[in-house]
Amino acid sequence: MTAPRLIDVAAAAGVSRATASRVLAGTPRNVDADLVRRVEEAARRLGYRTNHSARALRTGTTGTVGVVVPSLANPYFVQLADALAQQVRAAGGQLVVSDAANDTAIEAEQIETLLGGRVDGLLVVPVSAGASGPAVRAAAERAPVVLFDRWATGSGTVAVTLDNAAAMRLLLDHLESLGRRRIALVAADQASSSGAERLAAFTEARGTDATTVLLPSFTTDAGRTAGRRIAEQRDRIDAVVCGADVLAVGLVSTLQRSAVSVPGQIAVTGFDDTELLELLDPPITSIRHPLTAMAERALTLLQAPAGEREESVERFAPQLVVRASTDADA
Amino acid sequence: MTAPRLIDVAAAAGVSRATASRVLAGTPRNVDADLVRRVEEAARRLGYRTNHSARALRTGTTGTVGVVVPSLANPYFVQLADALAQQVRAAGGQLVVSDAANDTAIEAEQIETLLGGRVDGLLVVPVSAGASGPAVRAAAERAPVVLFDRWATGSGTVAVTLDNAAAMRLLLDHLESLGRRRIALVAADQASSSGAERLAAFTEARGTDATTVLLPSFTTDAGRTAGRRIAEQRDRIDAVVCGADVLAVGLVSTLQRSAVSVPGQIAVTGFDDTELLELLDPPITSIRHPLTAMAERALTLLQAPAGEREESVERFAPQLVVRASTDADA
DNA sequence: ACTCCTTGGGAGATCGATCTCCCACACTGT
DNA sequence: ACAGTGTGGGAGATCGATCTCCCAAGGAGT
Repeated sequence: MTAPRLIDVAAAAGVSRATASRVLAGTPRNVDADLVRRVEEAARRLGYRTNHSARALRTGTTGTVGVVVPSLANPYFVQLADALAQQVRAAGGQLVVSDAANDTAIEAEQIETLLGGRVDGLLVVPVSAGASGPAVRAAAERAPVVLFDRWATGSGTVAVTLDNAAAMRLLLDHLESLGRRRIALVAADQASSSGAERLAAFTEARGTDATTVLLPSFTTDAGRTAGRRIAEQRDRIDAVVCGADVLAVGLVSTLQRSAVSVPGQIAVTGFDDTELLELLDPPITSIRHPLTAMAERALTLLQAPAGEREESVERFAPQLVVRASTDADA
Repeated sequence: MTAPRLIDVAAAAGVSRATASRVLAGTPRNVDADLVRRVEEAARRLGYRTNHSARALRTGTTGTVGVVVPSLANPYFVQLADALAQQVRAAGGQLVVSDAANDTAIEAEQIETLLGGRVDGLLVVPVSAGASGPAVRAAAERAPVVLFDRWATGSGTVAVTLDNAAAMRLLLDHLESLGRRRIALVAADQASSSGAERLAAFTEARGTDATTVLLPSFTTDAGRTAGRRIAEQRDRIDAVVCGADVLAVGLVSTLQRSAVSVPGQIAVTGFDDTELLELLDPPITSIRHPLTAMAERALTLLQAPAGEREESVERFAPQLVVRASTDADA
């Protein structure tokens, strides 16, 4: 009943532990083809699986990468985690996903837990641009850490993010090219770097007079609240840029309930290009993140020498995905 | 730069490794209060964190529970994983979530990976009632495994699930009490135990003549396909029971696009009570799973002696959540 | 035929924390 | 004062796999 160990496999194959290890761990070393076969045969017959803790202890490496996301309730982060998982798996590793429940205290706790020798490196999508910094810095001093999708000040490490300013310009240019002039912003979570950047880019482009509705959190419920406020001002607005898809979905459904036609009276855009957008009629224009390329880059940085991870921000180019919520003919 | 080890802490505190271990691992053993303080002081000062691999190797336990879900793209499974995570964390452990991408081959691979000494026990929400069996059985022979939310034949272990038949009856009774008589079923994924049970319960209650639309997968896209078919038959149907929320959401939005009023002409119900349901107008009636109680039970079983995990199915009582998609006054 | 390589393979050390003894000391009771 | 009892604390073994030597055998070159 007790699990077979390497020494059992070695005995069954009539070789030493060292040889069995060389075969099974794939150490780059010539081993006689016949012995290789005997060891593999024995391992299979006994149902041997290498003990992960023992290997990790000896090699000092776990083959696991961790990622802490603000909340899996937001489908964007599920999508993000999925992109990372694919890249990690392609490299022969495993990804462990932790949820910070949008709380920097829980986030710090999750980081601590993962760092207890469970992961080789850690990716963090920081909850807050300010408050997440210290925990990330502490982590970065003990293990490779790379920020993903958002940055945090004082983190002491590099961040791989979207170029939010460029994304906002894409959206605004698109709306303006369709003749929309009275554009409002619905955004949330100014504490996050992405929320702040999107707001800043909007304000820079449209001036401080433009209508902005700021909400406490990235939830569809917040989106509905915004929808009510926008509906009240329907005569002074002909387009709404939302800082997140979840907001856009709540907003559109509320606007429609208030008999505001989308895009007829008000065009609406999302941000993040999640599946949610396809739910509604009309489907919603959004910004697609190059998640695969970002994931690849983040993992490369994670394995790079610490010197290449100095505090800085790398920005990836966004892509506009036009759907019927802005352009009925699209 | 190299991480401090227990022996460093012991030296700094002027005690032996054994004593330092007793203090930091909290072994139930009397240690002089003054020494306790000195050890804790030293650990804090050095920034000591116990090496997880070493502890796991020595104790044979990792404090980690794994769960393999069919797909995190379905928000129900995110919710389910979250309920488990809370219970696990409350018990001082950690939950690792793996996504099987709705593929039994990937599922088997994920199970194998997690079982390589990374987890003390494994929860599986099997992709398929038939095809997932062998991989689960193999796992259950090596470590504690409990099925969750769905069962699989030949799994060799216990399953903690919802009483799907009772849930279906709740929905049908509710619809019938509102005067709906021509009730259709929209379901997907008959390969899963929950899909099969829901279909069976529906057929048993409504007979084989009732309209049923079977779809290949639990996705909102499939829900839209169903919506088109139901819309064509709008005159012969006054209610639709969906086998999953994601289906219901796609269905409702398509019905509305086809100018079918909900619940006016057709009442619609979901299944799983995810947040998605709140997105639309009207919000959708659904079935709530007692996830907390189920999670608690599953974790208890995971820690029970193997004898208590013989192949069987435990069913938990569902709860009907009435919303406006069936009863406009609700 | 002899030395020099090359290459396969084994013995033992090692990773870091915990557990199992076992010892030393203090205290009690006679 | 001495055996008996209990309690804090240390030395060394141990978990399982890998890594570092180092040795043996066989082939090549002179």
